Amino acid sequence: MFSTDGYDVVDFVARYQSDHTNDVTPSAPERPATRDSDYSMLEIWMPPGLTPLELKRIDSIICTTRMIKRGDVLFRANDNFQSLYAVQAGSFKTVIMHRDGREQVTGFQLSGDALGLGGVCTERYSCDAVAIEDSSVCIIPFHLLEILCREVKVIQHHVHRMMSGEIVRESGLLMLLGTMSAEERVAAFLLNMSDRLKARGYSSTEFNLPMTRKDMGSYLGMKLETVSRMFAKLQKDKLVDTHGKHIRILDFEGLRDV
Amino acid sequence: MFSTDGYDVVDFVARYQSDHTNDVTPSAPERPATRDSDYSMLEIWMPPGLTPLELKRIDSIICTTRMIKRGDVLFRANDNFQSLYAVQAGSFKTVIMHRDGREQVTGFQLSGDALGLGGVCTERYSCDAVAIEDSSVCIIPFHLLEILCREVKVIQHHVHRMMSGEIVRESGLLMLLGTMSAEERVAAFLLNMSDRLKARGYSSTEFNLPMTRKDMGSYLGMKLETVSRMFAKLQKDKLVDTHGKHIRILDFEGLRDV
DNA sequence: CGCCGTGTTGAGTTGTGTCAATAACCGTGG
DNA sequence: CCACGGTTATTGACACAACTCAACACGGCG
Repeated sequence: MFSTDGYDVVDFVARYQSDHTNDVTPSAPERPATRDSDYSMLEIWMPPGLTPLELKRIDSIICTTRMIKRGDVLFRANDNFQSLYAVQAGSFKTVIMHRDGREQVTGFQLSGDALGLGGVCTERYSCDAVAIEDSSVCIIPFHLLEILCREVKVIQHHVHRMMSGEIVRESGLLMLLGTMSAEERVAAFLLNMSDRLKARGYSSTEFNLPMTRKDMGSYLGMKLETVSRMFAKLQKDKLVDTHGKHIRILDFEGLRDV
Repeated sequence: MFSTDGYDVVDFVARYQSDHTNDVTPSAPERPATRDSDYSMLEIWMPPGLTPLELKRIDSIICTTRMIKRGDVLFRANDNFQSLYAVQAGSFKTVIMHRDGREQVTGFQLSGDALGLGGVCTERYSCDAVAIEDSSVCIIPFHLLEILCREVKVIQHHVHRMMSGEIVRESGLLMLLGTMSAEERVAAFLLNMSDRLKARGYSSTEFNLPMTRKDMGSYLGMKLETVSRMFAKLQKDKLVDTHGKHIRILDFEGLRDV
């Protein structure tokens, strides 16, 4: 449970890149700064095996890239929903706020992950999306994506799988919050981050977490002091080695069995 | 937070029934037993304002109705995903199980709610769906629904909103599990059930909960004894009146402010 | 009627929160 | 480059909400 990355868009990147490396070479060396037409984002967002024509269609709706500095907000809960976003570089957290001010982090999005899926339902974003490091996203106007989905079956199915994947990811989190101890949650979180970073080409054993203890705590349903204590405990048990945000996993099996 | 019913399909029922009462009278009095062609399920599942032709198209893919007895399983996690289900009558719980046997109830589905959305992502259902009373569902083969979505824009958008609504519903639950006390959770749960039952034409102040204390506890991330104690507390504070599964809400404002 | 699943209540335990002091880290500007 | 201030992280002592275990009560059904 919770080890899932939902429907992992990045699987597609890897498969796409190995299968089609030379299909998608840029057609021209110079392009406008806000417009990256070398299909780099398509590889992240779209399924493999698309025809060049389909690729061009998709490319035509991904209009702009946007840079977001650490701490800045991409969208806020209740903002008018127009577009989905795909993280190009950096990372985000999504946060929902209760009327009394309590906050819950509902996810951390790394490169290739989608942002804004909750906005489709009411035409308003359902959470805040905040960059936790300097980041860039590409913007996918949703009404254009819907048109495309009616025309290209594989894209339609891809979008359905992304939304479904988000549902599955969240139910894994429900299990985590509903049934697991603080130590188990932190262990599961580290394994999950390890998997996701590995899928993005980083080391699965040694990495830097982009978020603070407070954000981790909010995500995992505990106070930041408890997160800190659990890291200390895992370290004492020789399962991980931590120095602030830097993590080294020493014993995957041990972590799974916590 | 959590007061949401996600993207409430039932809103459509109400609007549809008031706006189109006479548009959808059955064309023939006699029909096969497993096949309910009087469009009753369409009213639950589909948006209003469809043309008669569109209605007929949808009707043609909703092939069968299935009865499920209390305690019986509609589908299990990891079963092959073929179809979505819409609850026609009765109610269900969805449950995910950790490898060590711990269970988490991730939702309760009442009439009009969808089941199986998490299965799209991996082609396998992501949870068990268990009837908590004698129930019936109608079966929507997903590949046919996808075809229809490519042809009929409003249906496509409706499906997108349902999936997005499920994402939003779950993030509300994350907030509940991550930040709220046992008493707050139970109060929020009662208000949520009240809203949903009201939308289905029942009293919002007095109703029967179909699930056990154990299931409520699992859903709310606490033990059944704690649920029971919280009911006792809310009763002592004159916010509700409970006798087992029968609930009477005495003070909505008070419950919201818990 | 008696049984079994379900719900309630009590007493004692414990995991996590709270509050607080200190340490490490990071970005900024001198 | 280092000094500085603010943010972030660690650690300790204590409190309390929720859990555990256990006894008992209720209620629907055979």
